[in-house]
Amino acid sequence: MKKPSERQQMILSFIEEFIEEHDFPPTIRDIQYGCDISSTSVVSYNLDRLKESGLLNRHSEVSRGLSLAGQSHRNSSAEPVSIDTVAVPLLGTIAAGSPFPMPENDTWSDLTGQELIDLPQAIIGPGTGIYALKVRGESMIDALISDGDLVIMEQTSVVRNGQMAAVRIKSENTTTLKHYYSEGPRTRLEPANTQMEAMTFRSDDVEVLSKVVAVWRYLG
Amino acid sequence: MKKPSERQQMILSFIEEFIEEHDFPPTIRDIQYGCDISSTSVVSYNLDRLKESGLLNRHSEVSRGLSLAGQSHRNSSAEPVSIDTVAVPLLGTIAAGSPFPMPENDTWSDLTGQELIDLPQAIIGPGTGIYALKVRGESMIDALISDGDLVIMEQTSVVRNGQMAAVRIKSENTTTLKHYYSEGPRTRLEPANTQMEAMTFRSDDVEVLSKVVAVWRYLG
DNA sequence: ATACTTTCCGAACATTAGTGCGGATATTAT
DNA sequence: ATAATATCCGCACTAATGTTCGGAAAGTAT
Repeated sequence: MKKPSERQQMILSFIEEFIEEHDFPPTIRDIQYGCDISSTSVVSYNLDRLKESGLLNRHSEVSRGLSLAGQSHRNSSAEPVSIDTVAVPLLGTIAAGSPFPMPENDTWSDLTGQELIDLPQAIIGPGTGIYALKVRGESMIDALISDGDLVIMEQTSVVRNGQMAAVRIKSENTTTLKHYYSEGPRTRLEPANTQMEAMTFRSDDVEVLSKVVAVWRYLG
Repeated sequence: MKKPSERQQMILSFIEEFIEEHDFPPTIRDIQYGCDISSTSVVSYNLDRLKESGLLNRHSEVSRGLSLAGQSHRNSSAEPVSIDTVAVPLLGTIAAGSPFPMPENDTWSDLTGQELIDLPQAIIGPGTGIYALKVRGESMIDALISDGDLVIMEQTSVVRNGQMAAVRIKSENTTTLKHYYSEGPRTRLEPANTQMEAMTFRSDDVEVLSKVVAVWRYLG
């Protein structure tokens, strides 16, 4: 069995990620565009090679009739170690204009059933009231957070100067993620992106909802 | 949310078994014959009902564009006690103008002694040749990456369109992180920050060093 | 019963998506 | 170089597959 060519490896990983994202396999044309291949026949040709190599199952005349054969090539470079992890509930999404998702104060425990995300204790830190949000849209772009990012939040009403927090401007009824600077009667909110400008508000017009503990952006 | 009808339940379980057996979803006609339904339109109708109930994901005008909504995770019976993690070596820092750090090809093994970072296997994915870099300075600001961020890289020389990668412009001898789009003889490099403008280069002037797998920003 | 909603039927229709083929380019072996 | 093989390219063709629509049946509420 020959080693698959570079293009074939790219196709293979494209299929893998496509399935991961969509839960169904790609079409030949999906692969064509995704891997920047000039013709469907080239894709078909390489799929046949991959099938010969036993790396792929292909059913002819069946749309999306692909599945990965070498299913379990687990971790190859490192030994799996078990470490302490915390299960963080994914509470929802942030999007422009939408109310900011927060854990209900009545029952923090009924989060069971929500989707959970395992994160290593070490990188989360010791905080409590941790939850995660998925970002939708580019509304947080000035906080260097883009569509699809996962934001790890910690519920709190006080933050130190300079920390990034979800703050609500009462008078405008808007919520965004900004760096927070309390300056006596005024509060300055500064985007993470230094190319954007800061704004100041009356301190009693600003309400801190949660602080940002971490941002995770998975691109694959 | 109403309870699905008998026929809808049958369709749902058929889809489940079909995927179990084939690793890809059925067509409307597969369902039609499998559930002994007289018309494709009836299947389509009930699929819409199931989608409304939130039990099924359906993508219109996509063949086999079905997936079960209920199960978010593959493994159904595993206990979430300990998770697999990989130790990722922290190879160095990225800064403006500095040569891009890469693992030495001679000895991948002498990374011992380097600082290691434990990351969950699940969020890293199955890739090999993974390493991490710490960002210094704001040189990557247009890729939505700021000072102190941890960038998880995977060594590769080929990336697909749309992926973020570390690319080197040979003629300028510079290296940056950009979204990569191959367009035949030209290659377009697009910042993650949509407020910045894309640039195009001759394809043979662009060398792909690594692709960005993930970005981790810890703020605490 | 009457009206209203849900579900079903069939059959044509429109896209989507896999295949085939002649010939051009690479790549490798002799 | 020459030949042999592996890949790639467009493009047309066709099978696979989702959609639409008028109308019939079945089920529910008034």
